[in-house]
Amino acid sequence: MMAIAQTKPRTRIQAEKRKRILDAALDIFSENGFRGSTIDQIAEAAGMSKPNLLYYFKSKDEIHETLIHRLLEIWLAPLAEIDENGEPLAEIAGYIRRKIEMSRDLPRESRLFANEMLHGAPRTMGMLEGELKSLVDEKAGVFRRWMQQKKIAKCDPWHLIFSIWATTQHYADFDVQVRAVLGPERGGDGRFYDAANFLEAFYTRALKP
Amino acid sequence: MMAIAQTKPRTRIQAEKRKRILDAALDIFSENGFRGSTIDQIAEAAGMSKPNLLYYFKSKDEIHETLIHRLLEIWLAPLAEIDENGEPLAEIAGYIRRKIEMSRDLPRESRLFANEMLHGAPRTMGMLEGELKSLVDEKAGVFRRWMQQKKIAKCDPWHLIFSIWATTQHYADFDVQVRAVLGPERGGDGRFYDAANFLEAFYTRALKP
DNA sequence: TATTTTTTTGACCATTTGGAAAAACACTTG
DNA sequence: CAAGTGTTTTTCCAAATGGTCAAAAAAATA
Repeated sequence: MMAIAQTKPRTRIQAEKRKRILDAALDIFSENGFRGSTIDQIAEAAGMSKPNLLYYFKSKDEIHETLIHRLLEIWLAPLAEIDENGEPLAEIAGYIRRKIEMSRDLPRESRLFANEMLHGAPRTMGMLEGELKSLVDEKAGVFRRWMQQKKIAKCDPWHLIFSIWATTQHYADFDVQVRAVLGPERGGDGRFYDAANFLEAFYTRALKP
Repeated sequence: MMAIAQTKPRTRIQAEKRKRILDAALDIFSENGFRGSTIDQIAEAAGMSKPNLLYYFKSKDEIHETLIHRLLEIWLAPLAEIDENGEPLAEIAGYIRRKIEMSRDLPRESRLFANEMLHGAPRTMGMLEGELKSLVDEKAGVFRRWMQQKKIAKCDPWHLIFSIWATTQHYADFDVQVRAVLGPERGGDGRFYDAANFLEAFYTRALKP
């Protein structure tokens, strides 16, 4: 009788429908931005009526919030995997590869994140200054020690990380531009493969001690 | 008696007000996206009433379109300046510097552009596949010849250009994230200077023949 | 100063949109 | 089957928003 809202799903139908809604919302939000998306669009994409959707999430904001929260976990994972005891250049190449794969396989998530940052991260600020900063500081420390041990060339570790984020996410966030510039032949599915090759070679050259 | 709309400004007042409107609109659009911005917001930021604003631009779309058109010219300029007869590494370093300066001095323009790309470039497609692609192809040719002449290291010229776009624009588009991660001390005004230094050194190392 | 042209305002409107309420329906379980 | 619980639909609403229009006010011009 009462709305379900943000409580944990209790029934099979709740789990299913909430999932379908979130998936549809990811489509719509990542394509049109938060204000550019309507509940009706999301509901239609999820194959249900608006009031029905609002039975599972009590507001547009709540859908978005849920999406953003999940996103942040996905976002942090690849960086966390960098292993101080691994071979430095291989660790960095692996990180780049994982990030390019994310651009290829999760472009909607990437764009949702980009949108959030672009508009000042109103719902993400806390986490940026908290978990994200901590993790980046930690990994920057790893890079710095690698540099001191002459395992990789010396440079600013924070900006190094920024550059990896930027170059890899570019292929999801600016996908239209990339495809337009590469043209029909080179802009096909192979573009991620080409990008990964370019970036791996490029970073290897730049960071070789 | 008639609305002014897209005709060229005829009076002093028209030139002034249109300018004020475009400046305000750049603020609002770059911060909230197209659908996230209202004519009222823009009008208020421009210090006039909504109907008054609509006397100078006949619709929200027209303001946006005007802004986007100007943007594209600004956007192409720095790349066009790369000179095939210059010293390759210095030319590339100069391009990076100009792009970083744009992120520092024209962040609103950068974000407006990013927003447009993120949402599929509905109003820019033609120009991406036309002018932009042509210019990039041309400069990719320059890079390729430099590589053949062993003046810079061999790599994919298109992806090289993408990487420069990505790394430099990142400091405008993801400004919140950059500042949050760098923290209060390192995230101050010096961040663009640090970024420029990092990128210049990085690209020089990677491209040194 | 009188007249014409440009600019500004105030009132208004149609549509879209986020969301509420309650009745109708479906499913499970005693 | 009856009764409760969970789900869906129908109807509705208030606020926000893009945009219009005619009249008033200001400028420019004769």
